[in-house]
This record gives sequence, C-alpha cells and structure tokens, in this order.
Amino acid sequence: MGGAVIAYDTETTGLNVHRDEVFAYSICEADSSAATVYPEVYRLDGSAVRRYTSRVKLEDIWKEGKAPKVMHKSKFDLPMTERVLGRSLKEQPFHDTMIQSHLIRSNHPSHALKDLAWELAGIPKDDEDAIKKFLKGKKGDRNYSMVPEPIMTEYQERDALRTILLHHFFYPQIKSDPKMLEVYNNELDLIRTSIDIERRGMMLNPQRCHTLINSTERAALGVLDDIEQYAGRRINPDSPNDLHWLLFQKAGLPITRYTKTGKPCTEKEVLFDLRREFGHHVIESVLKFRSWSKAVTTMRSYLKLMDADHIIHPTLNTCEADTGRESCSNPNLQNVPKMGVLLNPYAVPVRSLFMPRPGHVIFYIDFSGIEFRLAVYYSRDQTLINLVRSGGDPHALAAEIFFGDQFRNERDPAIKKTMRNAAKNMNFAIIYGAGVATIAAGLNLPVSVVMARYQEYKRRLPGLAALSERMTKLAQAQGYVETVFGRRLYVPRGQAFVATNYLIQGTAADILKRAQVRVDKYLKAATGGEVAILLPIHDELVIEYPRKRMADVQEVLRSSVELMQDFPEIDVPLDAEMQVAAANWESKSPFKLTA
DNA sequence: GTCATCGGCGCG
DNA sequence: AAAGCGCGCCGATGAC
Repeated sequence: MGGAVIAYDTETTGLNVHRDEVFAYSICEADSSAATVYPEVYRLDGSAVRRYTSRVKLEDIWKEGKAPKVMHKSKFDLPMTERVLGRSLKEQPFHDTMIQSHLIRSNHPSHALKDLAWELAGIPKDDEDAIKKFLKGKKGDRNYSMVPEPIMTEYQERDALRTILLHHFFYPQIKSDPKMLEVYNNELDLIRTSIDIERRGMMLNPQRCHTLINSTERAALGVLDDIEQYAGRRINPDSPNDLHWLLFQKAGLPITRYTKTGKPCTEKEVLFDLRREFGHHVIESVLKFRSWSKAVTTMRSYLKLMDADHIIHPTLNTCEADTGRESCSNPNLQNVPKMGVLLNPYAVPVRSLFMPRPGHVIFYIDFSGIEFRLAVYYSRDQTLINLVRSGGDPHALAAEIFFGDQFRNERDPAIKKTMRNAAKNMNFAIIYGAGVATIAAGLNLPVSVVMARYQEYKRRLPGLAALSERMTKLAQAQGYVETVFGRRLYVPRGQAFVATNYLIQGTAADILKRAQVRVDKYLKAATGGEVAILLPIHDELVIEYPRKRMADVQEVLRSSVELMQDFPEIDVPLDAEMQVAAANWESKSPFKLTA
C-alpha cells in the first residue's frame, strides 16, 4: 500500500530559486488507489483562488504530519516554498517524480513533467503551448505571473495531475526493489544537501576577477595583433573560415584530420602535432588566443552571476547525467580551469578567483584513483585486487608489462614517470575498450610491438583485460548495466562499448552521492552547519571550514574521510587525500591527519 | 530575432 | 569493424 500523498507544484516569476518568487501553486491529493483525483489551484495573492484564500491553505499543506508532498524537481519547489513560508521544510517527507523517472530509465530522452505525462498518460501539452503563445506576444520582462487566469489555471491543474499520475506509475516500481529504493532515498537526501550547497554558494574575489579579466583580455588582443602582423589582415580565430585560411592557406600547414562533417579539424591535439612538426608561431598564437579569450568570457560570466555579497550560487543537477553523476551549471563550477595541466600550456589561473569566506579556509577531500579501483573491483582480477589491497601501484605494473626492462632499468625518475603515465593511460584505454591501434598511438610504439605486449598484459591481468568485453556483452543483452548499489544505467543503443565506462562512472557517482549525504548530515550534527560542503566534483568534496574551529579540525576531517571511505560493498580500499587552501582555490597544499 | 547544431575545450 | 566516457558553455553558423 502506498499511502496518501499530495502532489504539489509551484508557479514562480522565474527560475532563479534565490531571487524569483512563488505566485501560485496547485495540489492534487490522492490515496494509494488514486481512483479519483481532483487538482486544486491556488494563487498566493488570493485574487484568483478557486476555493480558499491562499496563504492559509499553503501553511496547511505544509503543516507537520501531513501526507508527503510529491513534486517534479523538488530542488526547485522546496526552496521556493521555504522562502514563501519563511521556515525550513527540511524535516518534511517528500517524493520527486523526476528522480523516479531518472532512476527507472536513466537514458530517457526527457524527464520533463509534460513529456513524461504525455508519453505515459496521454495528457496533451497544449496548456504549455498556450502559455508560450501568450508570452511570445509580450515585450520586455515576461514571466508566468502575467499569464491570464484561465490559461494558468488549466496549466496548474494539469501539472498537479501529471505529478500524481507519474508518482503512481513510478513509485511502486521503485519500492518493489529494495536496492533501488535505497538509491532513491539517498537521492532524496541528496536534494536536501544540494539545496544547502546552492544556497551557501562560493565566494568570488571581484577585484581580482576584474584585474585578471583585464590582463587576460589585453594579452588576447595582443595575440590578435600578432596574427594580423603575420597575416596582413584582422583574423577572428573563432571563425572556422578565418582559421582555416590562416592555418592551411597562409601558413601552408597540412590538414591532418577532418571533423565528422568533413571540415578541417583544428582542435588542440591537432595543433600540438603541427606545432611539434613545424613549430610555426601562428599555431602558438591560436592556442594562446583560444585559452585566453575563453577564460575572459568565463570570468565575465562569474561577475554577472555573482550576488551582492560576492557569492556565486550554482545549480547542482542531481539527476540529469546518464551515468548518475551530478552536474553543475550557471555557472559550472566543476570545470573551472586550473594551472599546471600539461595539455593546457596557456592556462589562466581562474581558480585563484574563488576564495574562502572571510575567516574560513577550504578543505578538499578527493578519492585517489577511484575509477581504476572500481574497475579492479568489478574485474575480480585477483592479481590487481591483491596489489591494490597491499598498497601497490597498478600503473607501474602496467608499465613493466608494456615497457619491460626498459621501464625496470630506467634510472631517470622523470622518464620513468612519463612511462608510468603512458601505461596508466593504457590501463584506462583497455578498461574502456580501446583497440590495439589506439594503445600503440598512446604508447608511441609500433602496432606489432604493442600486439605482443598486449598479449602478455592479457595473460598477467586476465580479469581486467576481459572486463570491457564482459560489460559490453551484458549491455547488449539487457540494455543496461547495474552498479553494485543497484543503480541501473541504460547504455545508448548501438554503443554498448561504453558500458564499462557507465558502470564505473556510475558507481563512483553512487559513492560520492552517498558520501555527500553522510558528510553533510555529520557536519550539521557535529558543527551545527558551521563547517559545510561547498561543492561536489565527481570524486571530491570541497568543504569550507571556519578558522575559529581549528581546534576541531582533526576530528571533523577524520570523521568526514571515514564516512567517505566506508563502503563495505567495495572490497578494494578507497583511498582519499586531503588538501587545504587558505587564500584561494588555486593555492592548495597537502593536508595530513595526525596519526 | 530565435533556435538548433557544430566544433572546440574546461573539468572529472 | 572500431570505439575511452561524462558533463556545461562558448562563438559561429545557417535555417526559420
């Protein structure tokens, strides 16, 4: 028996959770049979309410002890409602049909309410069309609160109905599978932490941001001048036409690769190859311009998105990615450029713009090599399991296999490191189904040589070498792979070879999502929220820590790391490392717990 | 003017 | 037959 629930949907003046406001809401109550349901529509100002004046009703809906509310994208409706009510709803039970949809069919083309309700219940989308049509005729600032009463009411009624129907379609499927229910419940907890993370946001240094924008822009313009000197006319390197002319006509460089639509490829790897062979200064200029102009627009967007307190509030998407990962947008703080990346020689120190709030430092806890460890776990390769358990280095082992005595006898640590790095790339290539040709290219060795050494690799590490094919076949047969935690990841049709990647990325996502919930709960209980998560980044938690609590730091971080690593389901150890930044995100230094 | 697509690139 | 993957965001481009 499902028990009674109330579908709940807000209408707002915009999509910004921190700024825009609720002006209307609708509900739809239903018991477990859901035999007859009547949507009810309300307006906050009481002007167009059907049955009640609104404020009383909204309070009533969210009174303690009422039935759980079902929302579609609760991460939007919950904080919006909290702002209207002026109180926290964190103890309130709820459901989310978007999460349900995502768990049941991770690769569905759309988890949008209207699309799902049309597909599963045949509810037409013309209510939404009517709103769009109305707003299209309006000029200037437009939002849903301007939509006339009959159109809006129809829309609200249908959304409440849609939500309750989806819940009654999806939730029984989830509840019938204990592991899937556990994944679902963690996703609901994750909504709570994500709301708090978005609300807290990250602090930007606006002065530094302006300065860096100016200097970087000057440098980029200087590069344009250099190119003009050489080319005899102004060139826009972002324009394919201009760039193709510059590289392949004027400079006479050869076209080494084409894009899928048959145009000359000018991506960085191609430019690196051309640079190595011809060393033409115009290549350098293009690389510089791209990196610097992109950094400028990125930094400008930060200034636009920053609030009056210099805080950037990104959006965390917890159920968008096909692999179960979280993503981040407006802005994406999970891909902020950093210094010291080999393939990015002209990097701009954008991370240095992010800083701890006054009186705080930032800690970073990241899983080291989690993807490879999970590959080892799923492969059941006994050699590698034992090696990882005993603290050995699987990538050095791969280097020995691929480079043999050449690696073993190498005395120069720099060269040795390069070889290990190549072998590490190979380990991943093999896990994720690369062919011998790709591997040979990555190792810079003849295909014939790699062929022989790959045979040896398969003999020494049979489990790992077989993982990709095993998962690919499984995905081909059933359409999905399932993580150890019970998350099903549907693999794109005709692309079964991505199965291993989905499995491993999805498992890492399960782990970080659970870790995030645990650490968040712990930090709230142990520090009253003074220590808080700033951001999840796939295998890492960023944590802001007040200096005045430094007396606690050992205990708090030790507990956090322990919570992150406590996964008895995975029988290879999950190592985590810590770093600390006092000034900004760029200047991190290692942090060790005392013994 | 608006929209979708592409190539390109940052992070993991 | 062969293939590492995921995400979000940008400017350019061409169709409507």
